[in-house]
Amino acid sequence: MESSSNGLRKGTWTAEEDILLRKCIDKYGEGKWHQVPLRAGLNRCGKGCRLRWLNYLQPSIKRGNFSSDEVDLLLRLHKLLGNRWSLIAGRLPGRTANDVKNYWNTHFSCCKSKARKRESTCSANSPIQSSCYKASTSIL
DNA sequence: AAACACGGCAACCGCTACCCT
DNA sequence: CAGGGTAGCGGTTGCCGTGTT
Repeated sequence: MESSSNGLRKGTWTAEEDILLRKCIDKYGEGKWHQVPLRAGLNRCGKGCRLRWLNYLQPSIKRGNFSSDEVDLLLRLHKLLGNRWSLIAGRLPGRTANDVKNYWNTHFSCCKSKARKRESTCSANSPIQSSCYKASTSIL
């Protein structure tokens, strides 16, 4: 399948890889991520295994839409902590840093992440962006 | 019905901090 | 105390699904 120059797989994880990783974590526990690919028999780098576990496979992860309470908390924490996603995620049970970051980038940073691709859709001074920002701050 | 544009999510990359020798 | 290696974090990118024209 696809692989990088050093022979490690990249891209989307398969169900088989998920199973192997989950089994490995069950058996050995979290940590020693550089050893996980060897233990699990995965052709992935340790960083990738950690990311997959943290963002997707952890049993405590809550998936789906953010509740209004969670959004409210997210906004307050972001105001307080800035882009410290891991800290914010730590205060939101069941949410991961990547989750929180993606949600923020999608719903509150409006033009920032997509501007590179679709500059024509809105400018830096776009009223959409400012209204989003106002919305995100006014709730505080 | 097909093509195009946009939104959302999963994953990768590079940098920094921390720990061990 | 210094150096090397590993873990963790944040930013960015690419892909896929959905909506619109």
